[in-house]
Amino acid sequence: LVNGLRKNGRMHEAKELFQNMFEKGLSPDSVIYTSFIDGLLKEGSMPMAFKVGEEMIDKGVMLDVVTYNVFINGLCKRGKIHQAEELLKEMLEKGLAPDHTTYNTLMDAQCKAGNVNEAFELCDQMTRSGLVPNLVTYNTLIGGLCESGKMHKIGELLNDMLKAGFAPDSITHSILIHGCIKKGTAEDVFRMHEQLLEKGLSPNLDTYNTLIDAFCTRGMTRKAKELWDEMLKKGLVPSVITYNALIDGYCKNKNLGESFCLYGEMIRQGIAPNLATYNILLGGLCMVGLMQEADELLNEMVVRGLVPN
RNA sequence: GGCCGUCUACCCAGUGGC
Repeated sequence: LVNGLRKNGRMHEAKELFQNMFEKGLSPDSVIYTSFIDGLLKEGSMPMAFKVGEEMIDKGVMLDVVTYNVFINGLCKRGKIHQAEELLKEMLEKGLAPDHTTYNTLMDAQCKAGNVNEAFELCDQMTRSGLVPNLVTYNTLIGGLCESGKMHKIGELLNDMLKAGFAPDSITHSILIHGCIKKGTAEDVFRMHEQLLEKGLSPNLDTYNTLIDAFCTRGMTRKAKELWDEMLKKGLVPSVITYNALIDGYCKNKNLGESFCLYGEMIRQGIAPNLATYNILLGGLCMVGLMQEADELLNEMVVRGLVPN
């Protein structure tokens, strides 16, 4: 329950439930503590998270690898890589073995900080400790190479990945397609897509969403529409994300007719428009000065139970 | 022997920097 609440943005209720446990004479175990601490860190309450961590120690509840991983991730996400590394040291000194998540988290932080080489160094360290890179490791490093503009090194890493028995998944695909959109042409995007298919990627809803969005972002709605037709032919069912991506493409091209046509269709198909859908459509209407219509749409979203942000 | 908590990308907008 605590985990379910905090994962759905109801941290406040999670806190109450967590407190209630004590009143009922129950002591949270390390799983509940860890989930709660993760929630605190993700809402930015770092001092509180550390206080709860100390409470765990006081009550004699074991801090395990996952607890450490949660703290390391919380620190990394706020740019405190150094402190995170201190925790890794602490784990090693305590004889608590770091796992894939520990290393992957630190690698990701180094990548995001622009230190891909440090990330690869950590990968070596992990391997020396007996942990072979997993799919998340490869995806993280691939993302690091993309962000630092080292696209030329990706082929080799993909091959290593294959040799290790991992086919690219839809996350690998998303990372690489986004890497291509930044500098590459539409051809590059397709070539990358083909390359991944050759390496064992199975096309699914997510890969279509990524591609459709990639082309829509570039205003290439005709190509995007071809992909849409292709996915339907394969029996895949478009999601809110598919609709939003295409609606956005048409809006950016000032083709509001097509946008609203899709909006109507998604509703008929039983796909509920979300906040993003309305932000896209409102932006489209405002861009061409249709303020009256924008106002009506704003009412419509409220009627549908959505809160404008 | 098993289960619950942690890591990688992603649809609109929003903040900051250049």
